[in-house]
Amino acid sequence: MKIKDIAKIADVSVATVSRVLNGANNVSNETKEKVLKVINKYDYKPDKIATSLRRKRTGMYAVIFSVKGGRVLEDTYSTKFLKGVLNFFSKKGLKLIVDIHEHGNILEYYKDIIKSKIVDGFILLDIRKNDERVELLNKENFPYVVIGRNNENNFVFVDSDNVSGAYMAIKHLSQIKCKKILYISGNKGIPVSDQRLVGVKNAESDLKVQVDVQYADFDEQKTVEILKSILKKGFDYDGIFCASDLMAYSAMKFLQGLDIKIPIVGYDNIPLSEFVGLTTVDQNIAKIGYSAAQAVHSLANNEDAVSLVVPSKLIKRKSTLNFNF
DNA sequence: GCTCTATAAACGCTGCCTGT
DNA sequence: ACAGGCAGCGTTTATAGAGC
Repeated sequence: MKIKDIAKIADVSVATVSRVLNGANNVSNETKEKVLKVINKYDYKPDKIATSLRRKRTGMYAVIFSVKGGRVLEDTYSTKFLKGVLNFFSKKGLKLIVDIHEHGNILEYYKDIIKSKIVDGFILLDIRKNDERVELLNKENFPYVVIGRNNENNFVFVDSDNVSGAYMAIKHLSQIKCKKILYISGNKGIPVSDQRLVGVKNAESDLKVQVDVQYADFDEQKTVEILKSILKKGFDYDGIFCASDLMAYSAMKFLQGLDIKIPIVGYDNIPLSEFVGLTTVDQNIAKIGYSAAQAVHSLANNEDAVSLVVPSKLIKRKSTLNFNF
């Protein structure tokens, strides 16, 4: 069953059926009803391939995860994010391609997708400084939205407010009378870490607390190693802030094993943090995903899209309660 | 007859143009 | 304002024609 058949049965032109299908306003209610009746009777669905051919758009978008030795799609950050993205796309009848780039040249991989036109746009994850994907997509004038920011920001982005998120964490520790705080950061030099460090530093000077920074690359084992080496020299911190919940959890377990009681704040609000009672910063990942999907869809349809910073929220739990020294 | 190349038609749909 | 006609989207497949 195709549009031509519907037109014939409904006794209208093919163009009229197309107008009805696409909700054009220049069709009389009478004609619209007549056409819809036939469409419903035969359960007609427009051919997506033909529509794409004509519109030069597929209604599909892509999110590409990269494998860089770490975990991919095994964390709740990814699933919460994808849920937000899909929430928007499914509402609009659009489709999402989720892929993992593992081998070969990343630019060739993106070029291939751009040239073959299988998607209308990208949502970029793990943005780097001077990211080569950005350069390529700008050159090709291909629609995309970035999750996060970098040193250039010559693109539309949706980012979590890492600066205020980190600030809130330190502020909370300061409010429970911590004076000397250990901040265990993620990878040095990547945008997320830079932004959180800004928040930490702002809080440090505003709130008159001391914060020492160590880098553990978002790695649980490295977090423990750092604690071990500090303990050797004498541990005099009265609060710990970690750049992820997993890091915070491993720090918590390790110090508990040594019978050291100290307030700890994590980041991300993964389900584990609720389970173990970890105070943490919630980034509202689902909203970030939803907004990014909305923005890339606008761009693909030649509409404007504005960048957005989504506020974070501190979730207080028992890892920082009852510590009023 | 066979192989190779050039051209046309086909796929289903939508947007522009035209007519009432 | 409403509705019909038709080009054209990009690629594959069919057909015609040329050369051997």
